[in-house]
Amino acid sequence: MQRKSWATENCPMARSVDILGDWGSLMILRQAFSGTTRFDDFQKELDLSRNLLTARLKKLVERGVLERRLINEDGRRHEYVLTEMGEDLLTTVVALRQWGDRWLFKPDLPPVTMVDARDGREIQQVHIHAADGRELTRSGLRLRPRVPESAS
Amino acid sequence: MQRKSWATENCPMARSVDILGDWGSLMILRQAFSGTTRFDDFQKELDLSRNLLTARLKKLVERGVLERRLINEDGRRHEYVLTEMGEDLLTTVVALRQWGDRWLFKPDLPPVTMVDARDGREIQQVHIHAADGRELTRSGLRLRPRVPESAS
DNA sequence: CCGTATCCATTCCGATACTG
DNA sequence: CAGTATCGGAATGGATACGG
Repeated sequence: MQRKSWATENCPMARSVDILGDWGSLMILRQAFSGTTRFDDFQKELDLSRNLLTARLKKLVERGVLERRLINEDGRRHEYVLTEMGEDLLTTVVALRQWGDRWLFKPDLPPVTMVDARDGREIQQVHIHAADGRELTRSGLRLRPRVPESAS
Repeated sequence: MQRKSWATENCPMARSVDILGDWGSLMILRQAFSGTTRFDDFQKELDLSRNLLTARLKKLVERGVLERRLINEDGRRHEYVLTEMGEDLLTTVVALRQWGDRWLFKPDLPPVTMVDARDGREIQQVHIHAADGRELTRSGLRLRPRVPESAS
């Protein structure tokens, strides 16, 4: 166990990173979101060793992000599909993608854009919203502990 | 070089993960967003080895996410502050946090909530928006290559 | 098509000790 | 306070070969 105890401690970020922080996991998710479901397809598209892919898929299934389903009764075909929990990672994946687009490809153009399926226009940035719908930036955010130490 | 070539290839996700995917990097970012700037503060709050912290901070500075600044002229005090590029990771960090809250702490309560600084109410989920402001889910998204193979 | 098993070089990372 | 240097055990991950 290299990773420190806080890996699974009382922090949502830490727990999330513990699941997705493995090298390759997010790539698998990206592929899953673009429709890949089969082991060999993941393997070819991502060009990672079968070993690693096995481990990553297993972990993602164990943690509930992907579901492994049997396709063919007589065959041994399986497919890996996003669970509801997995689908819910869309905002994270898109946010990361967008950040990469903006800062890592500047001034290049990213190879792929994400568009609205309805009108074909590029999607806007992922935003954080207040309860009243107002858009928030960092200064508009505040952390509040669940259990105040004094009487805050 | 363990990581495959696609680490720095033509994919924004891959490039992003290459910067943030190191174990601990996102934790450092989280701390940075909550106001930590000093080496020893990071070290105590995250409880990771000075070695690792040095490496992570260096990498984040090199990649342009953090900036290292001298505080005191005669002393050797430094501070690490988020660059604009780093600040722009807020949505990603929040999205990841929220996902952890929703799926990894259920039915527990997360230890900390994020609230609107103005009215103290909890923030809403991070959303993806279309050009017309409409909220999008996975089915409403489509990937479009920059270089169409045929004539799209 | 979908993995598993074994091997082995490389890397990671905490512990510890040491500088300015 | 803010690192750097060195060490050693543990984990990583690709290559390869094998099985259902």
